[in-house]
This record gives sequence, C-alpha cells and structure tokens, in this order.
Amino acid sequence: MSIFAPNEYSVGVTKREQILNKSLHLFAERGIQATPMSLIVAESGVATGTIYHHFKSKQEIIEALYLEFKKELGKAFHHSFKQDQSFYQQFESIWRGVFEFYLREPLKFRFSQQVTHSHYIDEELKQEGLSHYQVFFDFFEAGMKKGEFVQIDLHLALELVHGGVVSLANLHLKEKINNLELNIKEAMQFAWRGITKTKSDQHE
Amino acid sequence: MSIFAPNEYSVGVTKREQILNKSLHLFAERGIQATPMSLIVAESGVATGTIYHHFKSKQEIIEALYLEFKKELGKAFHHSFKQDQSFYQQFESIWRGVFEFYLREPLKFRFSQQVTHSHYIDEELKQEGLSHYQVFFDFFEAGMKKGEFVQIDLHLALELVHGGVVSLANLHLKEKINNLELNIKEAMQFAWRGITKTKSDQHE
Amino acid sequence: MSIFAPNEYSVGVTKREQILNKSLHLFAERGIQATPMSLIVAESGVATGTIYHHFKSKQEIIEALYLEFKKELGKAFHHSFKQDQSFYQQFESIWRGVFEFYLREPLKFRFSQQVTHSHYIDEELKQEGLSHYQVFFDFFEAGMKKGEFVQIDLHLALELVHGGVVSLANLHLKEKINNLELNIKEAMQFAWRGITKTKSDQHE
Amino acid sequence: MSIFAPNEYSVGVTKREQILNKSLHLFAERGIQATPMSLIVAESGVATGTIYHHFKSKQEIIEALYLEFKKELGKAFHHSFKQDQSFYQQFESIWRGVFEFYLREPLKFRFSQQVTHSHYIDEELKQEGLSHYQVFFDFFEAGMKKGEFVQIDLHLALELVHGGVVSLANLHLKEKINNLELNIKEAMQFAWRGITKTKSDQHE
DNA sequence: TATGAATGAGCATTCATTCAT
DNA sequence: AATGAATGAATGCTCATTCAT
Repeated sequence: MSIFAPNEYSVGVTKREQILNKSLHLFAERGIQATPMSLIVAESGVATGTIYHHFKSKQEIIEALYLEFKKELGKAFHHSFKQDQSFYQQFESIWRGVFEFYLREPLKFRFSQQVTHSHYIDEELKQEGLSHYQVFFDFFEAGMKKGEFVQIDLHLALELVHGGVVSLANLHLKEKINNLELNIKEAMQFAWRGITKTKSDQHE
Repeated sequence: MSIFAPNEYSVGVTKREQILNKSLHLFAERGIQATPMSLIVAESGVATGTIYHHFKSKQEIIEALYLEFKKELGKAFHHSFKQDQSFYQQFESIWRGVFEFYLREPLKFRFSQQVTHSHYIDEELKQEGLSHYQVFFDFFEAGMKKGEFVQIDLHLALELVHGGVVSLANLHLKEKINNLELNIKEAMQFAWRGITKTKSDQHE
Repeated sequence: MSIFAPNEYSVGVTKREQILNKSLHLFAERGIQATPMSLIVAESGVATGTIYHHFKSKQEIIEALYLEFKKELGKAFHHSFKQDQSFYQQFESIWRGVFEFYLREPLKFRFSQQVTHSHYIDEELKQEGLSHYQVFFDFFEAGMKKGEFVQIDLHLALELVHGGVVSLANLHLKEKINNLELNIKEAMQFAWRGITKTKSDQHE
Repeated sequence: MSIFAPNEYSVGVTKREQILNKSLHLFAERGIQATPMSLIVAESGVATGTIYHHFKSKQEIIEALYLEFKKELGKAFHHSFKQDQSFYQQFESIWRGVFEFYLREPLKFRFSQQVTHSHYIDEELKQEGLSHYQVFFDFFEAGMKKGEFVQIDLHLALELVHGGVVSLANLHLKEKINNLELNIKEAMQFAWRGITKTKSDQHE
C-alpha cells in the first residue's frame, strides 16, 4: 500500500483499528462464534499475519473490544452524572446517558450482550469492569443514606436499574417499540419507583 | 437390551433423553460452542450415529432444548398463577414461580441465558415462545384496566419484570447474594413498585 | 402391511423388486455414489433391515442390477438376430435391437454407462458379461470368413460397432439429436461401412 | 523453504501441482469416490489445510483436472492437425494425435473416462469443453462441403470417430490388444470408411 | 510492520451395516 | 420376512494459528 495511493482505509485509521472495527461489526451481526478469523481478514482488508501481529489471538480481539466497551460504558455513566442536582435529576441523567450510549453504538451494545451471557470472557475480567460503575454505586449509596432509596444490595440495584435500560434498548433496536419517547419515560419511571421508598403500597 | 441386564442408563430414560440431558449439562457448563458433538457422544454414552438418528444436527438439539425450556417456563408462569387473589398476590405468585423455576433448574436457566443472547435461535423461533407468556399479559392488562398498573407496553412490562427475576437468579447462582430471602423481597417489590401507580412521586 | 389393505407397492411387486427398481432410478438419476442406502430405504418404502435381508450390501445391489442389465442386453442382441438373412439385414437387426433396448430402458442404459466406466464392478464380473455377446462374435466371424468383413480383432469390432450405438443413444437421450430416424441410419451405416471391405478407398 | 535445503518436492513443483498430480494418480487408479481427501493429503505430502488453501473442495480438484484434461485434449486435436494435406492425411493426423495423447497420458485418459460417465461434472462444464473440438468440426465440415464425407450431424460424427479412438485406447491399456500397430490401422480405417462416401455398398 | 502460504488438530456429519425384536 | 434403532469408522472440511519472507 503506497503512501501515494492511500486506499479507502488509510485515512487516519490504523490497521489495528480497521481490525477492531470490522470485528465488532461481524461479531455483532453474525455472532462471535460465526465469525472466523478468515472472515475478519477478508473484511478488514489486511493479511492474516497482520491480525496476529496486532492481536495474540481471536480471544484477545474479543477482550480488547470488551474492555473498550466497558470503558465507554463507564464514561457514559460518568459523563452523564451531574452533581448538585436532585436525586431524580441525577438518576435520569445516568439512565438516559447509558440508554443513549446504547442507541448511539448499537453494535457495541449487541456485542456486549453476547459477551456478557457467553463463556468468552472469564469472571475475573468481568469483575475488572465493575470499577466503571463506581459512579452509580456512590449515587445509590448516597440516596440510601438520605433515606430516599430502599435498602438493597448495591449490585442488585445496579442490575435492576441497568436491566431496564438494556430491555428497552433491546426492544427498540429490534423495532418492537412504537412510541420511543413515551416508553423511555415509562421504563425510567419504572426503575425510579422501584428504587425509591413509598409509604403506602408496601406489602407486609 | 434385555430387562434382565439393564445398563446404567436404562431405567426409564430413552437414548433421546440421555442425549438431551447431557447436552444441557455441557452447554450450560462449558458453553454451546465449547461443546463438540464428540463430547456429547462421550458423555451421553451413545454412538455418534445415534445422536444423528434422533436429531438432524447440533442446531436441532439446541432448538429442542430451547423449546423444552420455553414450555417449562410457560408452565412456571401458568401454574403459579392463582385466580381470585389480589393483584399483589397474583404478582407475587408469578414472580416467585418463575424465580423458583430458575433456581430449581439452574442448567436450564443458564442455557436459556446463553441462547437468548446469541445467534443460535432465530427470531422466528423466539417469537413462537411468546405464547407461553399469555398468563402474564392477561394479568397485566387486567391490572391496567382496573387502574392499578401503569399504562405501559405489554412487552416492555414483561421484560422489565422478568429482567429483575433473571438478575437476581443470576447473582444468586453466582453466589453474589448473601441474604437470599431478603433480596427476593427487595427485587420483587422493586418490580411491584415499578408497575403500580403511585400518587406522589411522579416526576413531570 | 395388511393383506386387506395392500399399499401402492404390493400389487405383484416383491420388496426385492421395489428395492431394485428404486435403486436403478436413483443410481441413474443421481449417480451411484450420490445415492446412500438411506435414500433407497426412504424411496422404496421398506425398512433398512429389509434391504439387508435381500442384499448383502450396496455393492450387491449394484451387481444385481449390472447382471440384470447385461442379461437383457444379451437378449437384445439375441432376439434381434435373425438367421437366414443377408449380412446387412442381420447387422441392421442387431444394431437396431440394441439401440431400441437403450431407448426403451434409458435408466438401465445410464446406469450401465456409469458402472462400465467406474470401479464399482471388478474386471472379473465384467468378463462374465462377455458371453452375452456371443451372437455378435459368431455373426462377425462368419462375415470375416466369407470375406465380407474386414479382418479385425473381435473385441475391437464389438467395441467399435457398439460404441456407435452408445454414442447415438447418449446424444438422443440428452436431446441433442434433431432428426432421430435420419441419424439412426447415418450412425448405423457409419458402422456398416466401417466393418465391410471396400475396394477403392483403402490407404496404403 | 530455503534454496539450500530443498525438500523432496521442491524441484520446480508447486504444492498446487503436487496436489493435482497425486489426485490424478489416485482418481485414475482407485476411482474418485474411493479416494478420500485424507489419502490425497498423505500421498501429496501437504497438510489438509494446504489443499483447501488451493482448492475450495474435492469437487474443485476434480474440475481443475477435468479442465486441464480438456485443454490438453484440445491441444492434441490442434497440434496434430496439418493444413495443406489430403483429407485422409488430416484425418490420420488427428486420429493418431488424440490416440497418442491417450497412450502418453493414461492416467488422464482413465480419469476422463470416469468423469465423463459420472455425475461429477455438470452439463454446463461439459459444454464448455466443446470449443476444443473446433478443429475437428472445421475439418469435417470442409470434407462434407467437398462431398468427401457423408452428411451427418457434426456432434455425432465427433462421437463416432472419437469413440473408436477411446475404444482402442481402452482395450490397449487393459492389455487386450496383441498387435497394436495393426489394430490402430484397423480402428482408424473403420472410422475413415465410416465417414467417407462410397458408391457401391449403400443400402436402401 | 506486513504478508499470505502452510499447518494440522479438531469439527459436524454421513452412511454402510448390525442386531434385537 | 420385516422392522428401525443403534453403531462407529470414516469423510469432507474448518479455522485458529505459525512461519518464512
């Protein structure tokens, strides 16, 4: 590839990035196991050896993508969080920040869903990712201390709230949602009601 | 196989069932793609040809297990539902019924988690499974009509409520939950608050 | 299969014949190697075991069909041969007899073509079939003795004459021949000129 | 592979050629269906993957060999043809050219016989090969126009003449022919008499 | 850094055949 | 005679990875 005749990939995109981009695409659309290295080679326009120059193995590509995803998800949590707001406003910021990240990066979202529920990433690596959620943990603990939120296991709370974001993103990306804005509000308030204390409708 | 010399598998278990049982085990514990047919052969104590006598392909085993799971999950919804009870009691029955099914059948639960987020089952087959949730849809619609539940897309409601059950089952099976009974109550009430109307803490 | 409810195969056709008929069909149309026993089972409406009750192996079915073919071809030679006719009339009878047999039984013809040029039938069995051509050998030898036919190796003569019949049958069955009657005459006279002595156009 | 340590195959023979050579050998001697890829691997001294690096499938090896054969047969037709000779001399050149090609390349000849009468090559690919025979078609048409040859379908003429070459080559390679030179002359003149017009011995 | 031919263990599947009923 | 579940060696092929250039 001459520098005088840059091809379609050469404009500021390194081979490493080409490989990651195409891998993400293929993993998300076809599934990880249905994406052989040879296909990544063919699609990303590099040679077999070049992939193995940048990544030790297929597993390492998966892990690189996973870590990148977790980092960006962490950012989505972090950036959308605004101090000096009401708990509700903070909650909404986080919820929307993550949801919008998923809609903005549907490939990364789908890839993460696959990886989370498969055996591609070992528990250890999954644990590492937890640090990105610190913002949520801090937010939720503060709410609990103030008596605004129910007393609940932090991890469980994260899963319950995050699960709702994922569910709506999933349904929306599958085009099963008609009125998106309305359902965003519903899903969000579902979680908000879930975590906040109410006096009346407690049972037992 | 004579009735006088039954082998270790012969007590009322057909070869077909042996194959399905062992496949479920291996899929759940090692992952589907990490389970070659040769391993199923070795573990289930049948010959290669016997597997292909009963199932057209590995894919067909996966689909058979998926359909079986969906059917049983449908039963878990159905059997735990008791008419002539308060909405809350009905809700709790369903929630607990499904949750208990997951704890009773952790292999099926794990297998379903894998399959749901992979490309092994096509959309069409996934749609078929929806019929099993009719009990929930009926229940939720009744609650909406009576003004007890929030107005929300039925599928979204199912996902939001079911997502909580899955989250807790997941954390529990990974031994991340200390006080199970307490967290069951919390997760359940998270969902109950989520779906029920409250007067005070609505935002906007 | 009850005697009160004979199925479509039972009218005077034994299972053995069903198997042979369907095998011939499948071998001719798909090729021998592309016809697994399981397909013969499915198409002939018998059980696997039944085939192996009547035939020791797939090879034995092929050989049974081959021998049947050779016998019928022998008959085609024999029956079409009429003594007390001119050499040309005898030649024409044989040529046409064989050609008509091929058109009457295209499946047997195609099967024989496959088998002749493959390794399914060993040389020994092929030799056995030669006895059926005795009629031709006798006819040709008589013609040579009378000085009507050229002095030529008998086997070669058979191949040369028979080859023309096969060529035309092949082209006709592939629908490459427009005017069949004309081309029959041409192909036949090609062979007749070939085997008969002429004074003029010998070279050297 | 260093030039200082060439292995036993490296003298100007690419892996691709090794594979084709050995495949031809095995196909011709054992039959195509009796030649598993594993045997080609073992005999050609390459790895399984290497075969599939050069050929998409076993079918593609067969097709490559078939096309190579057809091309060389075309050359045999073409090169042996000499303009400015009598029709008989042209005929003899072609006949002998093809016959000698078959004797020179018995493996290719046997392979072609197998393939021609099996289902390995589809009609379309067989049609493509016809272009190689143009020399014969031109020669024969010229002879017809000059009134030297009988009026006969070109394809049929090709088959009738070529069939004789094949018959003799076959018998010779099976060592059924004693005096080869004599029988070459006989078979050739059989065809020559067949295609040339004679005044006397026409019937009807 | 980059290339792509070469590798070979491993995979899903086929298929002729056996055998208990 | 007939059945069809069961067998397992063998097949064509895949695919992550290595290595010489």
